Amino acid sequence: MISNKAKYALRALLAVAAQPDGEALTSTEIARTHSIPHKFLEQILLDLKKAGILESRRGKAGGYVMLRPADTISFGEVLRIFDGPLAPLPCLSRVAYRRCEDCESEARCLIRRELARSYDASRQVLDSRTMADALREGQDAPLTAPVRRAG
Amino acid sequence: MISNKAKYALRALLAVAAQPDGEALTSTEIARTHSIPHKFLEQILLDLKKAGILESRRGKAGGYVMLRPADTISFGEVLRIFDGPLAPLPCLSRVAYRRCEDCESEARCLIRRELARSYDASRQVLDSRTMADALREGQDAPLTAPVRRAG
DNA sequence: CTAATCCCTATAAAACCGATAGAGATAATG
DNA sequence: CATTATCTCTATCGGTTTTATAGGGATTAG
Repeated sequence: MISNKAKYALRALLAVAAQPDGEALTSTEIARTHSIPHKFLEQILLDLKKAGILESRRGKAGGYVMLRPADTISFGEVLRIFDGPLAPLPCLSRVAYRRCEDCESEARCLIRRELARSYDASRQVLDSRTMADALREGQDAPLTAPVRRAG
Repeated sequence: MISNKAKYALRALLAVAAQPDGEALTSTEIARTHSIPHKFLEQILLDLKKAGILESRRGKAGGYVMLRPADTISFGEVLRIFDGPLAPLPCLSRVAYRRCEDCESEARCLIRRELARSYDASRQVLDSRTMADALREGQDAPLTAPVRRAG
């Protein structure tokens, strides 16, 4: 399960990305429309700014805008910021590799070998699908009927 | 990341499954050969027994043996026992479905839609690969060289 | 009877999660 | 300049989860 924090972050990010042109969106507005605790959201937006994903304008008429285009920000990147490595084992993470202290041989570890298969599969999705992809698909999807993809 | 508990459980389970015939393996022996805290391991083995995966024999010359054959026990099943649902969102779990309290429409939730893709990919691996698969592949793998698959 | 084993429950330190709080910095507006 | 709306930063806090450790009780072989 992903954390609430990560879920809030994705919601907020999609909201900012969906904004027309370079119009800023305030934390208050996001919190209100998406049912996110305001002060908690502020921390999250700050993290997204520190990560170089959002840009902020202070003072009255301030708010948040995208710093990088939405089609360069993957779900995987956002999840890593808030929930840490996506890998099921530390020894499978490329970004945050750590050896399992009690492991004798990574090459012979059966658990590592199997979990690597699963990780490969999910990572390929999470690191390739972007905020822009999600928004685009959201537009031409049915509004009330259950989701149904071509094919 | 999976928990230590789940990792220990998988190690222990693979050890018991690798045992010849119906020979029992004691918790003490597993703890020693796999560097798992003994009393912690006892709790884990008990959970595996309650889950109907292992069978135990008490008293002197006791130990643990498989209750179900190794090719019927998937990695997904074990991970669910110790770490809970594999789904990234409660609303994506089939076994433990829960609605996101603050979600307006599951069908229109962009986060849900994207995470479902990732979850589908990893679940297919975790629920199909069994302890027996892992052991079988472990046998014909190279002993010292890095892992390398055909193709 | 003894020793080895599984079985069960209680306890606890540390980390993590999900916020809440308050004050400071900045900028637009009149 | 004063006001107000916003972002910025740090601290705190209650609850839960994780990762064990501890101590004994039940069972069985020999």
